[in-house]
Amino acid sequence: MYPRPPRPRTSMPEETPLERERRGKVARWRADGREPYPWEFPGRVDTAVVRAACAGLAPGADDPARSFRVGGRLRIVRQHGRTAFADLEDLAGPLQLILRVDELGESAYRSWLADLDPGDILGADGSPALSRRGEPSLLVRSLTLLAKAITPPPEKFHGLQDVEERLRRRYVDLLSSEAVRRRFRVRSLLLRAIREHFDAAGFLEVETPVLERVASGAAAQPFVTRSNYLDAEVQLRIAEELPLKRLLVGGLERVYEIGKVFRNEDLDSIHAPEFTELEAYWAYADYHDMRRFLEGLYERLAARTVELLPDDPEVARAAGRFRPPFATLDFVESLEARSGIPDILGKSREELRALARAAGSTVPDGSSTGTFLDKLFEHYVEPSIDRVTFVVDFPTATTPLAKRHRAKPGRVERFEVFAPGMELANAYTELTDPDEQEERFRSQLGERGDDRYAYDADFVEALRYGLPPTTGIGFGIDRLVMALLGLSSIKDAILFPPVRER
RNA sequence: GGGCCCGUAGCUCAGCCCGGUAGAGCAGGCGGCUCUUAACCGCAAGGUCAGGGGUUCGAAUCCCCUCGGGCCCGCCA
Repeated sequence: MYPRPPRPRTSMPEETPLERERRGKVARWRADGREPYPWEFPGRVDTAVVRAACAGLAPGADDPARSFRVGGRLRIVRQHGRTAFADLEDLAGPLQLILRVDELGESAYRSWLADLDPGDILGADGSPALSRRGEPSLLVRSLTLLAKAITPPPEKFHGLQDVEERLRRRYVDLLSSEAVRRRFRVRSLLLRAIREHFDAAGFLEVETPVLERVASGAAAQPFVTRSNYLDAEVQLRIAEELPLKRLLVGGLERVYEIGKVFRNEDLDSIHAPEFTELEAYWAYADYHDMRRFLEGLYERLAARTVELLPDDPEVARAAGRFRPPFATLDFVESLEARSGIPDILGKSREELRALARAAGSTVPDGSSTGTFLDKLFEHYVEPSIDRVTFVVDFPTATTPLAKRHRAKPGRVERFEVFAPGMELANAYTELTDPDEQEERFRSQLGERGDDRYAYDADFVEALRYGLPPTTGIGFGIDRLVMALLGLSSIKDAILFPPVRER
């Protein structure tokens, strides 16, 4: 039932001549009693400290009274006989090292230049100096090899261009591209800003199980595995919704979770089989409150993004979309207006199926009413969305976990946020009536062949204890990062996107 | 799942249409140069042309299949 997985690759690729050359250097190093992979390098400062210390020096001058130790990756060596320039790079940026026979001594100078290669991790001690051309530098007094690179880094100017290699070996992509390092650093800092926003509003960050007996809370194919403890099949979660709402029944009032969810479907530019989802549930509030809260978050993230990447016009354009005021579209009104179809809510499932077919949808005949409505919206309205837009008040059939609209019959209180080309967030006033919840689950199941949402009897039972009026939201962090940075592929927002065995 | 495109040295790329001994730059090796910024100059070396099959006197090049990747479409709240 569960075939043994293929073993990960354990054999190394054959050694290249370049690698043989570098191994020879390691061997020489060891033969001299020196350690090419030492244990520590205390007292290091980052390169920005040295660059700052160069301020005020005259071109060609150095300051022997001050001394610094730096460490990082060696990128390029420019040799000029008895002087050489080496570019060292750490997370703070690049720093030029000046190596001189006069400082290092003839034999040390020669042997260092013979043994160093681009890609090596190198430590250096020396004094701040400005080159004659005015480049902030470290005039080196001594060097320490911190890790010999056996495999050479990609070409110094073009870096790693092959998209496949960049994804398979993200570490090479990172080490050869400052822009890639910066992008993932920004993702991390944006995630921190999101946490700050929720924390400041009194939300509690919680964790709920990834392994569930039946994955629920959304419509998606689950990944299936096995638990020895339960002696049963388990599924990886496809949403966080139902466990989080149980926590509000338990009185936690405001909770959020940031974690991976798993949907066993194809990878494309806006879908990944495992992605980072944030879901938040807020008791004693409705979807209007949630919209205001989300707008505040967007405004904060837009500002933070531009602050982190001030010189990128593409980022400025993308992040600029997340400043209020935001557009609003009523689901039913906009669909009726764009399609010319009257009385959408009055249509039967069969009529909607025919309309969806006419609009080019190929979903199965047995799909639910909600699916056909989604397809119609996707066809008639979505392509025209050219800014961050709140689509509001969906037909009840599209959304089994949302509360019916207090004023619009046939609708639920729900909004989805769309950016051009993708859906960004989904929120609603939560359905809290246990009997209605049970009825909605059953009517979904009642539609022929539709198993979009697993019936979760335990969840209905939880609602019977009483869930306060509540609003909830879910959004994918990866897509939000894409939208804020103007990335066109979700793989550019994920450090290690899935790749097939080669 | 369907269509189109791509895979040549460690890296970045020519060569493919129109079949005739596999090229360059970077990196690495050897030599030169005490202020360069992708340093520069000289010399030598480096290849399973993704893999397999076919056509041909001869295939990186033309044809078929497979693998991997990209884009678009379909599927996927």
